[in-house]
Amino acid sequence: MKVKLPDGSMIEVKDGSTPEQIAREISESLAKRAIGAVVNGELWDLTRPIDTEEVTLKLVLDKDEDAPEFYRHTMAHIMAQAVMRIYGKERVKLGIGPTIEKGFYYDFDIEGVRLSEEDLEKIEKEMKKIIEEDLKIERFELSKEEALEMMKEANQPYKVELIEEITDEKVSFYKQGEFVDLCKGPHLPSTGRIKYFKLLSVSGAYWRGDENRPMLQRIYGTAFAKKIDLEEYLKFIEESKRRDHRRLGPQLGLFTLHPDVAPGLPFFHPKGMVVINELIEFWRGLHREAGYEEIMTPLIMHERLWRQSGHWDHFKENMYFTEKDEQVYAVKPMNCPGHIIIYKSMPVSYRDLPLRMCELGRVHRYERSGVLHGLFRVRGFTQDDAHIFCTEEQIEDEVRGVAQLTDKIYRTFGFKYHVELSTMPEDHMGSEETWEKAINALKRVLDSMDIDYVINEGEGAFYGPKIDYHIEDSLGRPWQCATIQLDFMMPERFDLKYMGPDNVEHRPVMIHRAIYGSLERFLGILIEHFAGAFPTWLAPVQVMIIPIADRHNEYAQKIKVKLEEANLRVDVDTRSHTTSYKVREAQMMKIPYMLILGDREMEHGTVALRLRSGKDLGQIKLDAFIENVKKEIEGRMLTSIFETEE
RNA sequence: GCCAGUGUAGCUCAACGGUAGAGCGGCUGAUUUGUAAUCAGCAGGUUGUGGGUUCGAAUCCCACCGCUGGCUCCA
Repeated sequence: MKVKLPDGSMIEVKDGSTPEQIAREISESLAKRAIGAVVNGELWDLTRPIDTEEVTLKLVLDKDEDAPEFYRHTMAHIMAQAVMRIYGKERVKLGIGPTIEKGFYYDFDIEGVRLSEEDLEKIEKEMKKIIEEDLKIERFELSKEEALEMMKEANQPYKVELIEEITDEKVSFYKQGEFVDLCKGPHLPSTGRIKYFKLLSVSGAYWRGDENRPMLQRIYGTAFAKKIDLEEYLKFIEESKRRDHRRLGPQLGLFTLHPDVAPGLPFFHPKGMVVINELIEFWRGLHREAGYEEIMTPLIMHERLWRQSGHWDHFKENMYFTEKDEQVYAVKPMNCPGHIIIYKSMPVSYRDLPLRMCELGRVHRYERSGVLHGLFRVRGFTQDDAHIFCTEEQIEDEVRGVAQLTDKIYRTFGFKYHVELSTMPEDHMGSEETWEKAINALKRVLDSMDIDYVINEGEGAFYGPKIDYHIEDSLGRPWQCATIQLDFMMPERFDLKYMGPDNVEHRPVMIHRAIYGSLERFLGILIEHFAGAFPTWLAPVQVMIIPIADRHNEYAQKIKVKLEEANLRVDVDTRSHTTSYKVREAQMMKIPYMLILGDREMEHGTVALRLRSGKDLGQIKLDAFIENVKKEIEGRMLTSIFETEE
């Protein structure tokens, strides 16, 4: 057989060779280092014979992109084997054990056993043993009937169910020592080829994600080829915990949660409101510039509006209701119907379009208690919502405008982002032609702006295609925030019209869009993104004045007044504590600037500047300080202006 | 909602069948301090709620409530 290698060269090997044998043809060391292969684009075990005449082959080494698929898959099997050894083959029924983005998991049904985190240690120990045993991993195939029989024999009902659903004639199995599992692979050649792993958590998970099926016990773990990568990942988990907004938020005096009186509804404290108001001010300025007009619509509106909008049929489960005068009112879960009411309350000419209405709309949606999570998943939140009513021809320009606005906003926070475009779903409204046109318009916008995007085929809303923005925070975690959705349905349902130049009524198109998404959630993301150390323009307290002794308090007050006149947010710490103590407190509150005032400063009429980073810049003139900080704030700079100066 | 874990002072945690404790924070006083914790004293709790077992329950059992992780990633 002929084998084409990644460098383009061809070699001839015996028919039915394995990747390992082929590798040996090239070099012995390569054969030793390889952990798997990609054969004609398919992940392939190192020891699995290739039965095609002509193949392209790429060997997979530790550091390759495809490597985790091999060693994490194997790790899942090692874990399953360990669990079976510990709890007994008869009691353990296996679910599935796939690899996931940063690791792997396996679902088990263990008769009479409830796993807890403490059991993980025990399982890890057994896994280490299995790795030491360096068991050979062998692949074999059975016919469906044979496979079914074997799994029935082994009393593995979940596997039986899986096999029944497989359409192929043959089913593959992997065997390592006494452990055999239905699996499509790929796997390492032996259990000794991967060492660095850690089991992370146990949790419940429904069989096949269906809440009507039995709940299995899932163990999550992770594995890496290199020790340092594992350590780094564990550090990442630690760092994520350290930045958790649910801890930082109350600590920094931003917000608190009170699930006993208002589950899923955060309380914002003065400092939190400062940040939110800065976000709003920034947002308002940009929207005014971009030709939006701000509106405000009621929080509760009559049932009949929601019936007309379709929410009654499609969203009722998530809505809150209230009744008075024998009339049912709904707390709004979305802002669009309110905006439509405003649109309909006036005659609209084509000259008025595009009409851009924005609202910081407070919406409420019932979420199941189990999914609530800090500020990320709440029951009441403020959307930076807007609806653009325009003609079909204007769609492209309007979407471009939103994309530019989004870019400007995300850039300010230092977020990288990627974009996804969702196209027509099976169940949709409107003609395919209209969809086609709309999707092409969206594509043209993204292309013209040089924005890369992935297409989610058939993932659009039933009323129109959409663009979703996923931002990436400082730890590389993705968050879906902005969304731009074209809507052909609502204008139809509400019979929206505008008068065209031809003196005939036409139907406008609606664009729903939000950029922060929700202010609450965005604040949560920012807290974690900055680890609570907001850039100065957002910082609740921008400057902390620290007089060294009581005799400096008066001078401190004078400085404070000057800073306030310059519109800075300032606090003075006049408590009877040591300077170190007060510095420490300011540091823990992540206040960008500390001005330390003692005899020397009073004498020279200066301030001693300490940065949040710990840098002590010594005495500087107050005016110079104010001027620079103001420049930093106006520019909404991400790092301190004093950090950049040498 | 479901599964598992968990709930002790404002916060972080100890006590694990025999009188509920520490550090931080708070308050009071002393100290007047030069860049991440000065010292002393005081206050603070129906151990999430309700029931049960027991001579005795924070501790064991049951129910409820809250919180945390997960319930999308398909052999």
